Amino acid sequence: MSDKNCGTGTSSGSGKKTSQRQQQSFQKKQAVIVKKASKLFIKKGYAQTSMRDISKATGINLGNLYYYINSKEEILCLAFNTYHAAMNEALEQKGILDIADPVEQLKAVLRQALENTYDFKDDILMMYRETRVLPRKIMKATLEKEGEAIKLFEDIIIRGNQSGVFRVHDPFFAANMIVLQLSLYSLRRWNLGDYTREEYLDLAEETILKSIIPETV
Amino acid sequence: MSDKNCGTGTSSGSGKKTSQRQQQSFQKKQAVIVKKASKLFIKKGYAQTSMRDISKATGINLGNLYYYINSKEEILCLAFNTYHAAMNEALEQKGILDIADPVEQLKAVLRQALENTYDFKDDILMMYRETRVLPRKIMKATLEKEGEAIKLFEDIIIRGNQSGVFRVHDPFFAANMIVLQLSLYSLRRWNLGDYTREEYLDLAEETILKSIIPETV
DNA sequence: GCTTAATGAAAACGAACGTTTGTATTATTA
DNA sequence: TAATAATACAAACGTTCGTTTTCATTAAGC
Repeated sequence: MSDKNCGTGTSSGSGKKTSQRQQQSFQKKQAVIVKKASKLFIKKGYAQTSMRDISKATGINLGNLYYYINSKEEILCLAFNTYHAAMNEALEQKGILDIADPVEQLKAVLRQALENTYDFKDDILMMYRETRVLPRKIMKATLEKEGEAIKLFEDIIIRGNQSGVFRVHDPFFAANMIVLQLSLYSLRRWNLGDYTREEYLDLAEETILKSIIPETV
Repeated sequence: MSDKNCGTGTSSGSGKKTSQRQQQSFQKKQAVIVKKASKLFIKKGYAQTSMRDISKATGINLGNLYYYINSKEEILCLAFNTYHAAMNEALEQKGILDIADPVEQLKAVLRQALENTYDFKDDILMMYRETRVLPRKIMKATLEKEGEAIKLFEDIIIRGNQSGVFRVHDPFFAANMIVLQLSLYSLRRWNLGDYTREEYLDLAEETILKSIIPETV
């Protein structure tokens, strides 16, 4: 399941006779590898992180690493799935996608997105930096996921325009801008470190909302 | 001059006895190397671009490349100087830094910055991606240059606040947001390709201004 | 004409890389 | 307990990397 969008084939561990307990422990170990490797990718960059680094960080023997993953690239792919999965799950679970009123929905989506982008700041920065490394196919899939997030905002803005509460010239453009703005903390943490999480969330929410609903704030 | 902030020592070509013509041709060739290498860095990434690639692209023999530059890293450093230099030159030459009225100055700086970020979209994207590769010292210097751009906007907003024409809660935060927004086209070109240059510039200017001067637009 | 700079081609360097292999060890199952 | 599958490990593979070196040639400056 975890390599549905990654890698080229099944890893050695997903043979037929494996019990459920074994599969679980296999996936758990794979997740550990991805998590630890992600931290290294974030700190040093993908190209500057060697499989030997990952071996040391996980405590798993270099050769044995390849029992759990097919390639270094696959680790990056698996790492890329973390963020959007968490975001979509949060939106669904909280029923934010079903809010009818455009203003309320915009505020709810925005708040959730800001919280997620803040908490995944490192992963997002890594995604900005390392997208190019992904194989073409997976890169496209990743950009498409981002495109869905943009479309979500675009649709809300269009609905707000229709009901007369927004007056945004170009909803598509505005949506693109918002999704970029969501990455503020990822891309400017070196300059924004003095704000607390809550300070940042409030300020960002206010700033972004003001460009869509100027009169309300 | 060109390696004032890069590399560790003087290259072979900048010895004492070299004539002015020789120095000029030396620097010209160095600039060609940096330019061609930049294109490769943009297309394939720094780590994925080998010195042999650069040799092929420039037509300069691999060993001979090291006559003009000290290291691969130095090429990246020199490439990083392109953008901010162009921006500062434009601001000075057009006298934008001397505009007294905050609204007029904001508009002028914004327009100039938008034009520059559009024209240097590839270089900026590369900077986002490859900053980490730079040696610590030069990375700091680069972030400081970005910090100056932020401060420029911050000061304008503060002046606008004082004269009562803006009402921005946190000028520092707003300035950071603006400078991020300037990178929209660099970071979202894959989604914004359908806009012409002028369409993009107008839309971006309007969107950014609206968050600072909501009532005017 | 002598010296020095510039250009070119080729080979070599040691280091580091991702990945594979063969073999050992441990756990599970029948 | 014997057989089988899952996991672990060390060593090695072949390649590529940034960089240096060597040698030969042409152009320019005093």
